[in-house]
Amino acid sequence: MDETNALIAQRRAKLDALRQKGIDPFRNKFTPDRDCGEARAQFEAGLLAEGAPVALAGRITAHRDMGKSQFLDLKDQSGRIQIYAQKQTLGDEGYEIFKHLDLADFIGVTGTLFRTRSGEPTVKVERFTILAKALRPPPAKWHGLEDTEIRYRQRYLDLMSNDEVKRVFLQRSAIIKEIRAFLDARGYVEVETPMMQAIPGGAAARPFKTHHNALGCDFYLRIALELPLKRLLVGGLDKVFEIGRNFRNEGLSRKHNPEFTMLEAYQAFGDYESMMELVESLICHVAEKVLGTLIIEHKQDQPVAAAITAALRELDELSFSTMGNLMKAVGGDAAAAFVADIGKAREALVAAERTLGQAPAEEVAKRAIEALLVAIGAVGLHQAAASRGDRNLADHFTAAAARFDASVRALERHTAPKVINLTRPWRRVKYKDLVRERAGADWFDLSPAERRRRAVELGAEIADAYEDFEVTQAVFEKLIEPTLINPTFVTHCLKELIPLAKLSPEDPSTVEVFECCINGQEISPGYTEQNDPIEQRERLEHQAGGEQQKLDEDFLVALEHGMPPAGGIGIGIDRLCMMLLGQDSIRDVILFPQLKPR
RNA sequence: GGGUUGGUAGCUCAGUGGUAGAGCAGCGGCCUUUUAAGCCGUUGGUCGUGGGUUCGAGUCCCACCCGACCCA
Repeated sequence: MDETNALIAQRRAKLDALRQKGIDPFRNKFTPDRDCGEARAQFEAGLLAEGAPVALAGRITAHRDMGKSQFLDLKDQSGRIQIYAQKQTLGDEGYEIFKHLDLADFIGVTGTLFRTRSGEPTVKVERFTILAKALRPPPAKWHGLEDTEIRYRQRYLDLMSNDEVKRVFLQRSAIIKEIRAFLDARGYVEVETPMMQAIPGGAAARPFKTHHNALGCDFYLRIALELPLKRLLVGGLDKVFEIGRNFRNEGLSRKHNPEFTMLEAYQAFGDYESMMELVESLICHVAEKVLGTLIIEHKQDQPVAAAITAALRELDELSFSTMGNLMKAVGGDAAAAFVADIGKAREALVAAERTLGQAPAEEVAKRAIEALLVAIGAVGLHQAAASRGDRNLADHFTAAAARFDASVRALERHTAPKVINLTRPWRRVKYKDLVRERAGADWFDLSPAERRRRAVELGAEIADAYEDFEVTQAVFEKLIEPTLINPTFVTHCLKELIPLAKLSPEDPSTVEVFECCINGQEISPGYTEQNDPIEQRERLEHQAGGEQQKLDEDFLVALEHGMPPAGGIGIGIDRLCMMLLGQDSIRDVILFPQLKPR
C-alpha cells in the first residue's frame, strides 16, 4: 500500500494530463451492447458478420504496441476480446491518448468486427472512452498472482488475474442457486432467522459475543440455525430452509473458517430416511446442473508438490548435517557412499517433481516414494556402522528415517487418482457396523479400558478425560471418516453425540441420524428430530453440563406446544463447494476468508 | 498452542558475510494484422519490523509482525 511508488506516481501524472485535456477519466456511464466474450462467440458462430458494429466495455489486460497501430486485450466477466486501434482512424491526438492508456484501465469502445491474419476475432476501434483509470498497476500478466496473503487479503486482485479462481467463485454461486431451485421445486420455504441470539444453541461450539447498547444486553452470534427453524415447524411451516452464516469462535484451519455457510432444512412428517433421500437428490441435482457430471476428479498436484518439497528439504538437511560426523565415524569412503546414495535419491525426487503437470500427480507420487525408499535404505545401511562411532549421529539417523517415513506416508495418500463418484444409490452403513469393520468385530464387546487400549494401538489419540463414547468417536473421526471419499451415509450414531435426535427403537443406545461423509469430510448431518419436550429437556440438560451452557427455555416451551415429527438436515456449503470444485482449502471457496488484521 | 516453512522491485523469483540481480510490468525510441509480439535503450529497492554480532549483514544470532503447510 505504498503511496510513494513510482508506478503509482506515473499513473497519477497521466490522470492529471487527461484532466488537463478536459477528459474525465472516471465516467458515470457507458452502455455496451454486449459482453466481450459474447461478441467473440457470436462472431465465431457467424451470428455477427465481418464489419458488424459493436460497443464493448472492459478492462485492458494486455497490449501489443506496433507503432502506428496497436492491439489490446479487453476483458470483462464474460471473457476477453482483442481490439485494434490505428493512428489513421483515431487521429493524431486521439491515438496519442490511446497509446498512453495503462494496463488495468477500463475503457469503452465502438467499432467493427474483423478477423486478423492469424484468425483472431478483433474489434477495429473507431471511438473509445476512458471509463475508469487504474491508479495502481495490476499483478503479473501471465504468472497470475501467487502470493497467498495478497490473494486472500485483496481478493479482487486474485479474481482479476487468476481466471481459475474466478471460475471457482462463479461456480459456488451457481451451486447455491441450484440448491435454492431444488428446494423450491420440492415446496420448501426459504426463511431468515436471527443471527444475534440471547442464547446460542443447536450445536456445541464456542460463540462470539457482542453487546446491544440500546437494549443493554449481550448477544451471541448464532452457531447453528436449528432452534429457530424448529420453532417454525411448531408454527406450522412444514417445509422450511435457511442458507446462512454461522459463527464459531474456534480455530482456523484448512477446513474451518470462523464464519461459514450452512444450509439447514426441516420437513414435517419426514424422518432421517426421507432426509437421506433429500440429501442424495439435492447433491446429485447440483452436481449435474453445475458440473454436468456425477464423477468428480480432484487434482492432486499441489499436495504432491508440497510433499516432495518437504522431502527434498529433509534429504538436504540430512546430508549437510551428518557429513562431517559421518566421516569421523565410518571413514571417508563409507561416508562418500552414503552421500552418493542420498544424492541419487535426491536426483530421482527432483526428476519426479519436474514431471508434475505433465504426468498424473499419482504417478509422480509413486516415483517420489521410490526415491525416498532409496534414501531410507541408505540410512538403514549406514546407521548401524555410524552408531558405533557416534551416539548423536545414530539418533540423528533414527530421526531422519522417521521423517522420511512420514514423507512416504504423506505421498501414499496421493498414489491413487482421487475420484469421487456421486452415482446413486449412496452407501448406507450403521455407525457401529462401520466401526466394527475398521476397528474389530468385537469392538463393542470390549471393556471400556480395552477399547481405549485398542484405539491407541490403531493410532487414534485418546485424551485421558475422554468418556467411552468419545474413544469410539475419536476412532471414527481419525481413522474412518478420512477414508470415506465416495458418499456414505453413516447412520445410527451413538446417542451421546447428538442430543437433538430421536432414539432408534431397534437400538436405543443409538439415535435415528446420519452423517453423510464425502471427500473424507462430514458434509451433511440429518436426524429424525426430537419432538418430545420432556425427553429433549433431559438430553439438553445432560449435554449442557450444568452451569456452563444455558438452556433455551423458549425453545422447550415451543416443543411443549407440539412439534410435528420431522426430519432435518444441515449441509456445510463451504465443504460441499470444496468437494464439488476440487479445492483443498476452505479459504479457496470463501471470497474473503478470515485473516488476522495487518 | 506446537513443528516445518516463507516474507528481496508493481508481479514472479534468483541471490550461502564483501558494490542488491533477472524476466515481465513501467518509461523513451523503432515498427500499421500482433497475441507470453519483436528489437534498442532505461528507471525502479526501508531486502517484513526492531535489536544484536561483525571492519562489513538480504545472508549469522535474538525478539516481534504477517502468511502457508502439518499436528493439537
